[in-house]
Amino acid sequence: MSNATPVWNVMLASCPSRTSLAKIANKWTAMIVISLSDGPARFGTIRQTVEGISGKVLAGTLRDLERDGVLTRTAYDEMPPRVEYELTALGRTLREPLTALGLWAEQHIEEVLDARDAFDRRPASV
Amino acid sequence: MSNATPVWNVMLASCPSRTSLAKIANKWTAMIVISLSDGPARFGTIRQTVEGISGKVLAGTLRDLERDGVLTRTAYDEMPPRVEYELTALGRTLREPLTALGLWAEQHIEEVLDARDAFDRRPASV
DNA sequence: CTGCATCCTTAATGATACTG
DNA sequence: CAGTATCATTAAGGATGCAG
Repeated sequence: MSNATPVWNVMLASCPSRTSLAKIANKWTAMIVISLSDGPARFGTIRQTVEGISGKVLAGTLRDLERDGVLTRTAYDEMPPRVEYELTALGRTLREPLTALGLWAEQHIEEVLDARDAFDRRPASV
Repeated sequence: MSNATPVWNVMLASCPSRTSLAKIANKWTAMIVISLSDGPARFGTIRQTVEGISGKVLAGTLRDLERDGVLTRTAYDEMPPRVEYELTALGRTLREPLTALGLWAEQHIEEVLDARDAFDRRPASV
């Protein structure tokens, strides 16, 4: 037969799964998914939670994630506008690994800072 | 006393843990850590495994990861040179979440492609 | 409030050449 | 082989203004 499942492999430069990995292995995506872990949230709320993200980047990232089926966008026809974002079933499968990365960064930052310090302190070449 | 543990929070723009998250939530870091999951590997081997990565980017990313204590670099004084990279205990704690991201990309790429297709197919605004 | 469009700045990546 | 240095290119990000 010729309808075998393609072998997706992120290590292959041209494999679509690599592009997909590039999108989820990203700081903004991680923080946005984490911020939606507790339930749906509005654009402005996410923007406040993910401190420092610009409106342009947030809008673009949310759009990409919506396009990839990671979250849904619900716009209510009100004035002023209200838009809510919510993780899909697919997006919820990203919570665990991405939350783990966020926790890793927080829980191991002191080790990292120490390692960085030791690295910068060592002689250039003896 | 004033030696309380600081409250690290990746959501804060100026928190060092955010910079740390930015480094690990990155496609190159993910692929490199995955490629080192089975044990130490040489520069050239990693470069072959992570197809498409340039020597410059690989060298730079490896250096950053070494500096942060995620992996060790061992240069053997031979000719031609031989250098081996290996995950540290700290780096091994990254295997699980980063491998999970790689697997997610491969296992859900069809769902993602379908979602993308549906998104692009929908009417612009009615 | 949301979010797109535009312009501008900076960071990331690529290609190539070269050295221990 | 494993880098580093340089140059050229591209992508990401930030600031602002405006529209629905």
